[in-house]
Amino acid sequence: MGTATTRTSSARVEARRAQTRRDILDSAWRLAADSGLEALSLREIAASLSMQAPSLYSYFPSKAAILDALFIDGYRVLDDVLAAVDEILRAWIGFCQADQARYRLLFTNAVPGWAPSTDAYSASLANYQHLCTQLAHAGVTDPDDIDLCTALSAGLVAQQMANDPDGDRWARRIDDVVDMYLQHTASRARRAARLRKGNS
Amino acid sequence: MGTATTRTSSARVEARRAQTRRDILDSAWRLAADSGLEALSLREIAASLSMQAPSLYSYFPSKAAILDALFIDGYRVLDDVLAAVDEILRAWIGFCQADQARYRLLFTNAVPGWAPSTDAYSASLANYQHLCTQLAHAGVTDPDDIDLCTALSAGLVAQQMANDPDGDRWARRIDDVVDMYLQHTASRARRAARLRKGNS
DNA sequence: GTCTATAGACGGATAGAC
DNA sequence: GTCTATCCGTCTATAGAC
Repeated sequence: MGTATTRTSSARVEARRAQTRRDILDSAWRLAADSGLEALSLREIAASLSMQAPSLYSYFPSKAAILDALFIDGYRVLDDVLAAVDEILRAWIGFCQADQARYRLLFTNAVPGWAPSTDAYSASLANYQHLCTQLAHAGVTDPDDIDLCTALSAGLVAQQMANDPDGDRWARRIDDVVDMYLQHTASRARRAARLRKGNS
Repeated sequence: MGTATTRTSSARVEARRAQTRRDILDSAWRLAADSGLEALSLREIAASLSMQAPSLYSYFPSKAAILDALFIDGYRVLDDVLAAVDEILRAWIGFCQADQARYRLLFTNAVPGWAPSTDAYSASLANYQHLCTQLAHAGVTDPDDIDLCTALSAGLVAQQMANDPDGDRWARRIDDVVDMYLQHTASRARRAARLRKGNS
């Protein structure tokens, strides 16, 4: 029937439109990364796709709408990354709070005259490796940044366990801390990239 | 002598020029804080001083020169603040590393069955108050931000003492951590200010 | 030193032909 | 849908009168 044909055709057209919208956003991300967000102009976006600026208005009603779409894009990725790192920290603090004795054995030098054997210590190293893998997924690979993460985690846990063992005075700030940490590592990575670019 | 008069006069003129330059920069800071750095325009700066835009060219050769002067301004303040907070953290880690036993007594629950008396504990509270005062000088007053600071410090010290007691693997990252921390608290403060403004 | 007037570039957005 | 042509705004910066 004609109706069916029309429906199929409009679905195809719709998919094509969606793809072009995606292309516009991808180009915009690339241009913003290259030349800065301020330099992002409709003419530039259009040119990078071999289009003319007014044609973009077939896909987005305004430049603000494009920026809105980019904004939503960005938060989708951020949410994923934050969830992953948050999860580790939250799980860790929960683990510590669940059993004070266990916490003290594993993470503080609480037993006089005792230190873990090489074998025992390797268990904690495996845990450390696991953390490194998770951090790599969040884009953190610099050894200095990993040290910073362990310090941050250790600090949160220590303060929580020492001053508010059954509450959440520090634990409730995990989101905030992860946000701070990732923002910092990302800006360090950007600085490093700029230096590499400048020296080449 | 005429020479002396001329010299005095030109010194006075020079002082007047310097003051106007200062006024321009102060107005620029205020406008940038109010309306955003991107919205900073020569017309706006001039208007805020009841001048016309071209007159600014008598004091600065270009807009870039004004931004340069602001940049230098900003770093002078930043350096002062960083030095103050850095100093505390650095001194604290040095204090801990100087005497392992003292560190363990003061900052870890290292002695089984013992906890400080109320009197003894008040000594540590005084130290905490001192930290709060110093943080206030750096613009940090939010209780949550203070908790974050103690967690950061405790984490750095704990990692340093546990894993590299005689080295500086974590201590050498103090600058970086203070930078991260102050940037984070400042951006939280900005967000809060924006909310207050939006709701009023 | 300060002004008016304006050059010259670039931005977003719209009209209308095809 | 895509184009050309164009409007209108804002910006930095300069020329030249006073």
